[in-house]
Amino acid sequence: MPRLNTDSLVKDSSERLLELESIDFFVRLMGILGLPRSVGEIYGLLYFSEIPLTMDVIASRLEISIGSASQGLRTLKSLKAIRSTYVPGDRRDHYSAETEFKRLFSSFIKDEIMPHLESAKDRIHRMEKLLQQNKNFEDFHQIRLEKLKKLTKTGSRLLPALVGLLKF
Amino acid sequence: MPRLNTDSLVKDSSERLLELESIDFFVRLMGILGLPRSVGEIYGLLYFSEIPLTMDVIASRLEISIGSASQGLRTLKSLKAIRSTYVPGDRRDHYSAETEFKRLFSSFIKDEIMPHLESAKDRIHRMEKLLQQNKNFEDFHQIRLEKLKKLTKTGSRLLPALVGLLKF
DNA sequence: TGCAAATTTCATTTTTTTTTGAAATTAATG
DNA sequence: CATTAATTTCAAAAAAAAATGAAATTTGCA
Repeated sequence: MPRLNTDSLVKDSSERLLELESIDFFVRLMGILGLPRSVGEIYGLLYFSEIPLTMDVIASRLEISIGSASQGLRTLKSLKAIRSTYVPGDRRDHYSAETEFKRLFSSFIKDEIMPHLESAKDRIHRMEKLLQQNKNFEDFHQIRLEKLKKLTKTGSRLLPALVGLLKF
Repeated sequence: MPRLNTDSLVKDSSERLLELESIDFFVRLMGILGLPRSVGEIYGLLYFSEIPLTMDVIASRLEISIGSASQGLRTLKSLKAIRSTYVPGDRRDHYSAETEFKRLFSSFIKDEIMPHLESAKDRIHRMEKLLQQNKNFEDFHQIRLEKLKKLTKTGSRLLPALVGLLKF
């Protein structure tokens, strides 16, 4: 939890409070998605920032290391949750939050969930082979495997469709 | 006195392979849900077991401690992912997998996600108050807060509805 | 091109999470 | 009841995940 720094002393306190609530909000949200605290902190900070922020500003405002900041920004970029803006006369990258949550969830599902479903398909193939080439198996095994199959199939259909339903 | 586990020595190797694939499958699935490896192992073992298993058998088959087994079974019970069956003449509990995945996901959403959405509501209330009682805020802040509101509202409607769509 | 600022990398440290296993508790049975 | 098996609890250990920060690399520009 970031302590106050000089910056925030200058900043109006209720704006600071809003920022802290935002950070906390997204730390928890990213937590549900299994993403580290620093990722939530960065996104939460950017979400209520009117101007794009540079990595060094982000790191010092949140009091996290530049390594964490770099890694967190990378993650957020890959999720398309932030965007970097060109600012003339400054060679640093300036980041701002992509507020279309739909995009964030969509990338998350594509990058973090779908690969698992893909490998599950392979696994189920292997399991089917085992069942075919061996006479020892009962209906029991067949039925359970069918259920696994249905689960992965439903998953691979439902999750991408879900994204379509979102309209944030 | 833990009973000798002759079972797995006797067991046909392709049945064992199936079991291992199942365990691996559920370790990964539970991993996505943020649940510890032991929980996935236990469920994966039970999923392809024709007979209900006792805690000591589970622990020795998986080579995990009884503490882990106890804790993992507790988690699975609370998710309604397993069920314990009465077996006459044996005072131990016998556990079997609840194969209705729908129930598992439903409990997961209810227990792990919805509480977060509830607390998000409170947070948004606090944020609205901040915005109301302070004239410094721009439309910018108002708009962002609206988006957060929509996000949590959509979440609290969509997630429970989602469970209804499942028919595993 | 050469320099310095910005960024990334990654070995190490810190923090968090999970597992272990022995002690405490609970529950069944003779 | 008293005994003992079954289960839970929880402090400590182990493992896994995340953060740090200095060195290496990349990048823009003079």
